[in-house]
Amino acid sequence: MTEDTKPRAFGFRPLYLQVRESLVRRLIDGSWQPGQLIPSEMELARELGISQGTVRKALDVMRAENLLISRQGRGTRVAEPEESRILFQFFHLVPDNGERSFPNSRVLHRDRARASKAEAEGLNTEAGAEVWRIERVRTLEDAKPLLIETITLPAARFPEFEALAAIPNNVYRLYSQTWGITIGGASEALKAISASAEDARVLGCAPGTPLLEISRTAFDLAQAPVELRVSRCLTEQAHYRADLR
Amino acid sequence: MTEDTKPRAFGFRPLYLQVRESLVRRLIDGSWQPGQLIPSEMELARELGISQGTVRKALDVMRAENLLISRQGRGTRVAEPEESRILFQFFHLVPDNGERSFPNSRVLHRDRARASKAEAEGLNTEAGAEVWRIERVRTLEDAKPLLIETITLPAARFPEFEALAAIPNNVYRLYSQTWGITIGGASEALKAISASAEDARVLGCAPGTPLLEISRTAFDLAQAPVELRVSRCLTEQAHYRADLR
DNA sequence: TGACCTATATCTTATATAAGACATTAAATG
DNA sequence: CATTTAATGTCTTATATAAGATATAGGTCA
Repeated sequence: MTEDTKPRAFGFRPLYLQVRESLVRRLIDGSWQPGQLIPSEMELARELGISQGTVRKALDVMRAENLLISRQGRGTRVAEPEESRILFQFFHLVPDNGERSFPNSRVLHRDRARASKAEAEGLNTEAGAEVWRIERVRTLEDAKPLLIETITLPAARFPEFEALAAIPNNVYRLYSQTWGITIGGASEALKAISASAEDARVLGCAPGTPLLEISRTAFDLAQAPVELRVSRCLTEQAHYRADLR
Repeated sequence: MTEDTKPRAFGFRPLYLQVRESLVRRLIDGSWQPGQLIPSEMELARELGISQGTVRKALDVMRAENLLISRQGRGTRVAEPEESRILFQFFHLVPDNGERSFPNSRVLHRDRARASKAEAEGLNTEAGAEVWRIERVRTLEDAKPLLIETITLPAARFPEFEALAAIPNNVYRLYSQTWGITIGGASEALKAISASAEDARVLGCAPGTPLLEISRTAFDLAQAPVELRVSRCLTEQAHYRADLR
């Protein structure tokens, strides 16, 4: 047996991880759309020329990454940026007493501008690149303002952004439906700061009130930064919840 | 075929999760100690009367939970509360520029007291139960104070605590080695507050400086609360890092 | 002889494939 | 509309191979 039947090269990763990568590409290039039912494990196995068990292992990883959702007897489908899941995954502010609920939003500004140095660095673009900036106030159930946040988007990746009539509450679903951009993860940096005069006016608190500043960089499925977001939050009746396991 | 050969009762969970639970119990009751090499997958499969693949699936889950560590050819051992892992898992404050490093500690007080109402609630004990309170200051590489924190422990679970000569930097390893208590997870609530006069004195900042307050409840492997910890952190040169995937 | 090296055997986990059992859904049937 | 049946998917078991880690036997050389 002189020939290599198995593709066992040198530093290669296991087959199931290669399969995962190949399947993630289908999500990135949009050939598999959110909500869509993907082929059964047997079909994928036949198509890729591997066993069903290996396909399963790749799907297991993708399920753990919240990219797929399987239900027994029903099939496996591409995860959608669904309200409650997004809420659970990305919105970590919860009222001190009571359940987590859906925040509402009111847009204050929407401007086209040139990226600051920090923004360009965070978005991995050139300094001075065009960006959109959205500033909005968010509230929980009660109408009392909870936070004020600034979202920065690279204009290059969001063409015809100006045509939007309104900016919905759940922008990640908007990114997905309008531009085919799926947010796959994010990195947040939290600091305590003092409310500026402007913050205080919008949030209805005293200037100098301690605020929780959340600086988020959100990434697409290819791990490229897509959105910057700085939120300044009142934490007198709410807190940022992190579970460490 | 009228008899049920398989134990397939009604709302039962999959076999591999039952196996996981049974193995976690060995960690809880101490029959498997941290650092110890556990039986091979084949041995466990024989002992439990199931296949090696199912044992593997249970171990997969436990590895993902940071309870076990496997290395090919070497075996599987119970995870130890090792410095860098604890740091990565539980200590989320990192310098704004630079690598995460090991914080140092200086103990200010160590007192026996009676639990406040909030403490009793958080620790799931009766109000007025005996607790230990440790207050300490932590610094990063530079000697500049980073945070001041208060740790509250239920005296009932930490007998002869008073005999301790010193309190080490890594208390979770202390809990494990001295009382056999393994911290398996924690829940943190973050708020922005103002530095009190006392905080300011210890941290070397102005009174009223915004601080990041981290209120942590740490749980043992049986999901019972074991430790309360409130940290008040300067975030001028550091931030709390959270990665959402 | 004693120290050291090396090839080999053996144990363990990691990866891959295959097949039967069980669960759920949806279509077909009366 | 209720029941049955078929299709699809997941769960569990079984088996085989690959590769890392370690112990051991045997040989070489100072």
